[in-house]
Order: sequence, then C-alpha cells, then structure tokens
Amino acid sequence: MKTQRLSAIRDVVASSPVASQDELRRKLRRRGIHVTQATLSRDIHELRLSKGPGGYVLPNGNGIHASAEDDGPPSFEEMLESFGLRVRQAMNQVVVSTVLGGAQPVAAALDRVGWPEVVGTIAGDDTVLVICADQRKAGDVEDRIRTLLES
Amino acid sequence: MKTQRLSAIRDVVASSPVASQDELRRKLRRRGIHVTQATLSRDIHELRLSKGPGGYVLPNGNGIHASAEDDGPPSFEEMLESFGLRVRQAMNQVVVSTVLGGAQPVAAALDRVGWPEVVGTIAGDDTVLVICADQRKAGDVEDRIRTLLES
DNA sequence: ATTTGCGTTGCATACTTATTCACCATTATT
DNA sequence: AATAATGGTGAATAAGTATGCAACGCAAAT
Repeated sequence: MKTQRLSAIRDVVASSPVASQDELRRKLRRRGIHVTQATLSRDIHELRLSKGPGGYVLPNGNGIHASAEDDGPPSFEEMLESFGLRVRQAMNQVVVSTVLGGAQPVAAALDRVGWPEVVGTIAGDDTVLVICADQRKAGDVEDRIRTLLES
Repeated sequence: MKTQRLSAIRDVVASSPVASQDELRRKLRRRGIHVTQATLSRDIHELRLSKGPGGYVLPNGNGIHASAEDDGPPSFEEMLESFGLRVRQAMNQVVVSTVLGGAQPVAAALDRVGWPEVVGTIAGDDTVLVICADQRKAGDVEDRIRTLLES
C-alpha cells in the first residue's frame, strides 16, 4: 500500500506542478489514495523530494537506489521502482515514461528479462518504446508493467 | 545593501548546511547582517533556492545564477519553427523530421504541451517518433503539426 | 519644496510542513 | 500462545515559511 502510494506521488509530482502537501493530498484522493498531510510529509522526506519556487521536484538525476551491495545487474523491477513513472499502451506498443535519464537503464533491464511478448525496445531520455507482436500482447505487457509500477 | 545580503546568503548556503530561515538569520547576524525571517523568505524566493532533506540548496548545483530571469522553456511552436522540417504519419505514429540535433528539443517541447493524443515521444538526432493511441489520433496530430510547420 | 512612484523592510498573521504521541497491525522472539 | 519489537498511520500541535499591510527612504517629476 505504501509503496504504491510513493509511486503515485512521484507520478503526480513528475507530471504536474504540486505547490503544497495539501494539494498533493487532493490529487492523490482523485486516484483513490486517501491519506493525511502528515503521512505525505513523511513520504516526501523518504522520497527525498525538494521544494523550490515551482513546487515539489524529484531529486536530481534521481538515484533512489543507493544500495551499497551490487548483486549483478539490477532487475527490471528495481529499475522501474527507481525510474518508472507511468505506462500507456498504443496499438501494439507500450510507452513507459521515466524520470529524465531513466529510459536507457529501464530499457536495458527490460531487454534482459526477455519477455517473449516483447519484440524490441527503443529508449530516449525519459521514454521507452516497447514494441510487441500485436495489440493483445501489448496489453499483457502493459498490465504487467503497471502492476510492477504500483507494487 | 540588499545585493550584498543576497550574496552573503549564497555564500552561507553554499558553505554550510542551513536547515531553516531562522538558522540562516542567525548565521547572517554573525556577519553583521541583521534582518528578519520575513525578508529572508523573500530573498530565498528571489534566489530561487530550494529546500530539500539536507536544507537549502542552490539552484544550479553550484549556483552562480543569482537572480537572472528565465523566459521559461520555449514553446513547441517556436521549436518547430526553428528545427522542424517535415511530418509524416505511419499507423498510430507520427514522424517529425528536424534539422540535425533538433529532435531532442522538439520532442521535449512536444512533451511539455501535453496533447492528450500523444502517448509518448522518442527522439534521435534528427527524427522524433510520436506515439499516439490509434491511427485516427495520429492523423489529428499530424495535421496539427503540419499546420504549425506551414504557418 | 512637495508630490509621486517604486523598492525594501518589519510586524503580525495566515498558511504550510514536521513531529510527537497514541494506536493498531504485523512480524519476530521466547 | 503470549510478548515484544517494528512499522505505518491519524490527530493534534509545534516549527517553519509566506504574505498583506503599513512605514520608510530615495529619486524623479511637478
């Protein structure tokens, strides 16, 4: 529940200006997430967001995973956790939006997991385009990624 | 007087962590600058400092930026005007060709305008791939971009 | 000299954010 | 099973920040 909320917070903050924790609370409520300002204060601290003239802002470059241990290449799930913002489907494609600079590592991780539905990926700076064989498979992939995003 | 104070603020913030405006006030007082928290609030806004988990932070990472005005990001229209060459549609995608090196800024500007038909964009050096939800919407987007291009 | 306009500031206060405390649920530990 | 430790939460409130307002100083215009 909490991780899902944290993910939603990053999403909201990345996609629209958020001037206060109370505004964030209202925006989350529209997504069915209902918490108090106190909790958001704690979440924001945990996500290491900072507040400037334009509202809340994601940490620079956004290295959320500062883990000391390195168990080989990071998993797709970890990558999504760190960089993923949202996912949308279009026809036989799936578009994953990420934090700026996050697209390449996310795409690389997705390539590594080797889902059979995925024909290939292309990554820009903050967008990964995932090509699937057909629309149905793209839907499956979108669902799976969304589940990971919200976990 | 004021500019001197702003300079001192940048200096203090750059050289030691500052957790609150009142702490900043005390540190400035040691330098012979005596102002109230209210004024510091205004100064901080003007300097565009932001406050994160570690206290106040300069805008540019190093912040020799002072209080220069920024016109905000250029519009999509301006970007197209500057870099756009031609636009073509393919299925649910729209391909915008640009001058070499123009794809990234054009894509960034297109992302910022936030057209709902656009699921995502990916940019190379001179080509922007715009993903739309379906073929029809791609047609709409192509028309709109073409209109801008030809205006 | 007086007026006018603008910029800066402090005070008081409204607004926003962080923290303390109590409570509850879940997960070890004995 | 009972107890303790851990972690998440809301309510209340403390701590911190922004702002309306009035006052002041200065410089240009009258």
